[in-house]
Amino acid sequence: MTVRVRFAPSPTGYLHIGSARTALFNYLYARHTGGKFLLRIEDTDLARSTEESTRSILEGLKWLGFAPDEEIVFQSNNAEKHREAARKLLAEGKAYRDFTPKEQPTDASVKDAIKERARAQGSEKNMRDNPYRSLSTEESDARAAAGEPFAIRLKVPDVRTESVGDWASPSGKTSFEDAVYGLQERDFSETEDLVLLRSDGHPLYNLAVVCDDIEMGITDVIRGQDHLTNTHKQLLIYAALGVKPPRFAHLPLIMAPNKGKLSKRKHGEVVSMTTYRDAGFVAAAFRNFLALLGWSAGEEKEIYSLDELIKKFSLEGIHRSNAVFNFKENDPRHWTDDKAIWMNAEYIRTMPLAELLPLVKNELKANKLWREEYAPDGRALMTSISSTKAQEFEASTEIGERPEAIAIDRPRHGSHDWFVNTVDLIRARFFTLKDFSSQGRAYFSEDFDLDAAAVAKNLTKFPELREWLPELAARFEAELGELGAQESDAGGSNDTGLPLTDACCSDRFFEANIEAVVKAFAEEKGTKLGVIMNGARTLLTGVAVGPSMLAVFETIGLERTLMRLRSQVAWNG
RNA sequence: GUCCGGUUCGUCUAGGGGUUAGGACACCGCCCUUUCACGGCGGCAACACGGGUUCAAAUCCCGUACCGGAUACCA
Repeated sequence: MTVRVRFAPSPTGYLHIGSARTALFNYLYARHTGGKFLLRIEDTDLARSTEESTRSILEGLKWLGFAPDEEIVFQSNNAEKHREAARKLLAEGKAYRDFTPKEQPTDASVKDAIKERARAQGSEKNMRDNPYRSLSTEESDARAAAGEPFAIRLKVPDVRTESVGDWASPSGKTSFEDAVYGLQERDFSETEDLVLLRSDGHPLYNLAVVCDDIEMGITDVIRGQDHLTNTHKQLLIYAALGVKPPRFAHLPLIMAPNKGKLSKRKHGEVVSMTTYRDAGFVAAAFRNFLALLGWSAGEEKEIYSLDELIKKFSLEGIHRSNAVFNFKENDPRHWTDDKAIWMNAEYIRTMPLAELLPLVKNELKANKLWREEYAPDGRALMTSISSTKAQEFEASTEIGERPEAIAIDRPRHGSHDWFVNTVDLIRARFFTLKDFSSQGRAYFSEDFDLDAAAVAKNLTKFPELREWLPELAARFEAELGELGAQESDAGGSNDTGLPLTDACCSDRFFEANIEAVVKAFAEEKGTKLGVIMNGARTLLTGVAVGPSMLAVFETIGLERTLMRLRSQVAWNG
């Protein structure tokens, strides 16, 4: 039988990290087994469900890349079927009408109130002491006909006083083999006569879930461990309905750093999936992180592509103990789990450029930094001049051996190739996609801020730079400016075989030449190279960190380098 | 209270009778370097506790503690 699993969130908030992982595990299991991954929105609680929330959940799932294989099921659409099922059980004597007036909800936290009451009742509580349980069919019918409101409860067998119904196990307990937690057993006496239908006619969770899972042909239910006791109740409903239950796999929970509950209310944004999307996380990275929270392939490996996850995923690899989602509120450096941040950085600096580029494009677009010239222009979104080649060039040509001022073909500033090279250059120190528009802003715009700390550390500390840097600009202009442009002899191709549409500018403003000029300049001024380099870095990029300055000069380009070196803004603040 | 789970470095985890208890993140140090949050090398750091079983227990059994979940006419 083909596996059919479902992710069934209730739309009472955004998609949070625990649900996201449940969705992931369902998705992986479906793909691993060649089955179907379905989505059902459990919106039977009309008071709490919102459309906004449904939208948010769908958005989160979309971001993570979990598209359902069949149409989305909205549980509320099936209410009539649920009612029918309840009526059927009532007619068969497997359920009964409970005319007890509905309790008014307490003001205090519902959860606490329930806990309190449960504690007060202790172990004395008899789950079968409902007076309406044994009401005669005639009287029950009569009262109902008279318009008296009632809830419908499942008649869980009382093994002490009655023979077990034909729908329930004669052993006096419900039991199932959980794929994660092993054999689970529970005495009937521990399970109350649960309400199937509210007195206002609304079907309740356990009934709705069972009916829908049956209708959707669900073979494996993979859900949070907080449903463990629900499973026993649902088993009873399956039995009453005469349907063979699916297999179950319960997942350990994801806890807050204090090992307490990770709640939307207390922890807010940090548990919301859209937060990560908006914070510049790569979906693949976050998926990878999530997969390792409570699951392991049993090997010393951290980075898994989606295909690898699908291949290696198994329910046996899921843990029984809860995992802590580790983050420090009030610490911007550790605002979310360190490993998630690291994983994201790892993806950003190692993923194929072809996959990263569209993400960077979106980020730049969102910040009005994108220019159409960066687009691939009909060519594959690949580097025609890769950074690797640039490195090879660097490595193979000792500085001393190079001609005084050689010229090489480089992508024209602002072109697609330039964009690719630039992204590849700056991604090494980035953690999120946001960094491309914040720290990396100066590569894409003239309108960028100078980081105050960087200015203090690299500029104001050396007042001479106020004169020197414009002077360096003049030097660049004189030695690497005009001359090269005339020597251009851009050929028809480079050695990737692709037409050299962009790499036309063989001016001489590139690393080896720049280095010679800057070194000579520093020597002449009798200062350390670093003083010049870091001053220039701050003026050129606005920040104190980044790639090799030689590469930065070249990437920023001669024109903008001159402009920025001559800028006095840093000194006027 | 009752029922059900769980417990290996700070965190995610590997290991499930014999291991110097492994990896990753974080943290710290050193190196590289024109800066650095890149990279390289190294360090710190764990089997909850008590009993048993066994030649041998982190690993199996029992108990205790602690943590979590459930206990609703919520999902």
